[in-house]
Amino acid sequence: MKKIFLKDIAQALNLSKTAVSLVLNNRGDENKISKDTQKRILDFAKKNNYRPNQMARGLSLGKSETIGLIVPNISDIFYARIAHFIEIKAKEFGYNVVFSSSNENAAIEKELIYSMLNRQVDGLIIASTQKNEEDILKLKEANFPFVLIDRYYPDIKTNYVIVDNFGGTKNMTEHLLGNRRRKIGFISIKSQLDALLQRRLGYEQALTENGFKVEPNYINELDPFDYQDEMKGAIKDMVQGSHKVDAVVFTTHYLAASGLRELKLLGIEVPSEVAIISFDELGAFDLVEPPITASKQPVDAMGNEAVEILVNEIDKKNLKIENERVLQTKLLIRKSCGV
Amino acid sequence: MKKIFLKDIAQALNLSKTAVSLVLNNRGDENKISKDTQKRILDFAKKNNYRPNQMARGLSLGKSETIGLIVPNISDIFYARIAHFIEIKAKEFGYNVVFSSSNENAAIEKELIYSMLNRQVDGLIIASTQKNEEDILKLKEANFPFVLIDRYYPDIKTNYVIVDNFGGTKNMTEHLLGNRRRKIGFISIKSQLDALLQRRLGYEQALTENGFKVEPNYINELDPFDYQDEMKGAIKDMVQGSHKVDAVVFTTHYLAASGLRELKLLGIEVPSEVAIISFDELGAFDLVEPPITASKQPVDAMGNEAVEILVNEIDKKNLKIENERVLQTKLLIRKSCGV
DNA sequence: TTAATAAACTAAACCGATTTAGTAAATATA
DNA sequence: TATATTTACTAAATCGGTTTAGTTTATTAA
Repeated sequence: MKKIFLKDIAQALNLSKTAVSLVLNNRGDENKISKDTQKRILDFAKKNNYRPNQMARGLSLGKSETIGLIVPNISDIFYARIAHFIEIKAKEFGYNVVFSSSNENAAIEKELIYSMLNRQVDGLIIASTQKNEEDILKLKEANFPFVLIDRYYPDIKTNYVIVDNFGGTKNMTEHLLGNRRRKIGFISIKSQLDALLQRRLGYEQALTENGFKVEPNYINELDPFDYQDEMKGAIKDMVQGSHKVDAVVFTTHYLAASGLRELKLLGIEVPSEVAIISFDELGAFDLVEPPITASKQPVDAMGNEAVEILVNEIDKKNLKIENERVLQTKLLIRKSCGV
Repeated sequence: MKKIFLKDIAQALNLSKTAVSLVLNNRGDENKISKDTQKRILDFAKKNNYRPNQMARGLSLGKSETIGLIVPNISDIFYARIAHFIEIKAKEFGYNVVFSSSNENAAIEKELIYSMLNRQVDGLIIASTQKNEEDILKLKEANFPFVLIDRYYPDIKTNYVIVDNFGGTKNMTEHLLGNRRRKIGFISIKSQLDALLQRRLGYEQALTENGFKVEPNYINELDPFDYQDEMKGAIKDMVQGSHKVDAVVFTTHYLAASGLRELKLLGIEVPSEVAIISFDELGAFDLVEPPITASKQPVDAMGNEAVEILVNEIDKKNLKIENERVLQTKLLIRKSCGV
């Protein structure tokens, strides 16, 4: 079975490429191709398993029916799950997905954006490093359809789907306060990400709103590429040092996992000695000992809504309605904060 | 900054598209374009941020510098991690990656294969449903470059990178035997996947080789889409029922997680009442209580080697050397099998 | 001095689709 | 009966690159 082209169909049926193309694109009726001819074309195409060359089609149409997805790291279960939902939703609308990881590197992200544009993706979904204002602005100015997810640029008006980082962390902190914890530590990642800033602000707001002081010694922001090593010191210092916190808020799932690992190594009991709580969760947080209370992010909704907004944008590039969605996290109460 | 095309460069510099194209593809020297002209072209292209339309390029060249990746489910951390390593390695060779999930459905897999071919991917990496012999054979007959990962077709000679499922599980079972477990259960997924068959055979071989009988009642294969529900009965039956196994081999990470969840619900102590061991592991298996002993798959090597084989295949379609790699798993001994 | 060769290019075809601007024949209208 | 309209198509341009087969001018060899 050899590959068959539009031209082959046209020749075999003694028709023009035009007629064949129109019919195969479901535009036979509006172009007055007779029912009989339409049937002949459709039958022949099906029998010979015709499939258009998408490169040729894309070149001609200036579109590719492909969505580009840029995430920091596809092997992070959080982004992998988002990718999954994006893929499903995209398929519903007839789009394929090309993905790439930026590794939190702005230069790579820049490169990926342009590489994807060259590949004629019809739109982009970006979980940005948030160090790339320049190119995001260019996309916006060029009126190119895109949606930011997970991270957004507070100073640029764009489509985005993020979660309520502030509210989620405030909620988590209040949960700890409600469980009579009074010296609450905060372990995060050193970063300019607004998401992480908001998580800190949420933590601080919960404290002050409830009449407690924010104690800078209770806050520790670790190096994003060296957090595993730094965690040991952070935990020791906070829990065993002079501070003696009785709870720790972790701002990501991998920090919580890493933190718990250290706590176990040091033989510190959770939650009796110290309670822990995590923003976002891994698949097995319910199996861990103790099961970790976590604020779960709605990855399904994030993926779905991002695609919906994007496809909408692609379809009617004229109507510029910025869609700014802030989704709520959900606190899953388990045992790591006491009963 | 408006988009600039090859034609624009040619016109601006009073040259032909040919000259510009050759120079930009690093073939100026071999085509005797003067150094001076080359410099002018390169400078102009850089200054104006020229980037070729990959659709046009792909159409012309018949290739896309893109690798297609088909996995059962990108949100499974196992495949997500493989995808990550594939992406990195592919980039090293200048390839992008398009991925899609088949959801273990042969019809979807078929559709994805052809959809990717239409998009002119230069090669495919497939973690197949293994229910699609027909299309894999067609790819092979068409001499199209592809590599199977994780799952392969025992009856078709192809490139593949898989792990030693038999040996890995045999090893796991022997570990349990070494820890004085004598009634070893086996919980797997009902499936035609050779990988799962091999895991069962490895388990059985370990038993018989060591003088124990294979007890069919100790083996339970659950429905792949309903394993969570069925797990409850399986565990109850095996551990609390008349069989009273003292250990369970789980053939996937999600089965192990699910099984442990049930054990905890039933208040069954691990490893004192029953030991558990898992083929493949989740990120947090070391944090779970008890930490789960698991046979770790070399996802990095699997991704890397798949890309290397594939790129090699793409580069010299003539030399047909089938690469059949069987990688070894590594047993990470933790506490779920006793000390 | 002239033919052969090399250097430095270019025109036009091509990849495989879509689309614009027609056309010939059949039918309807005046 | 002559003109207008409709039906059912088609030829050729186009998308933006790559590539084949030359061409012109300068240089070298005989």
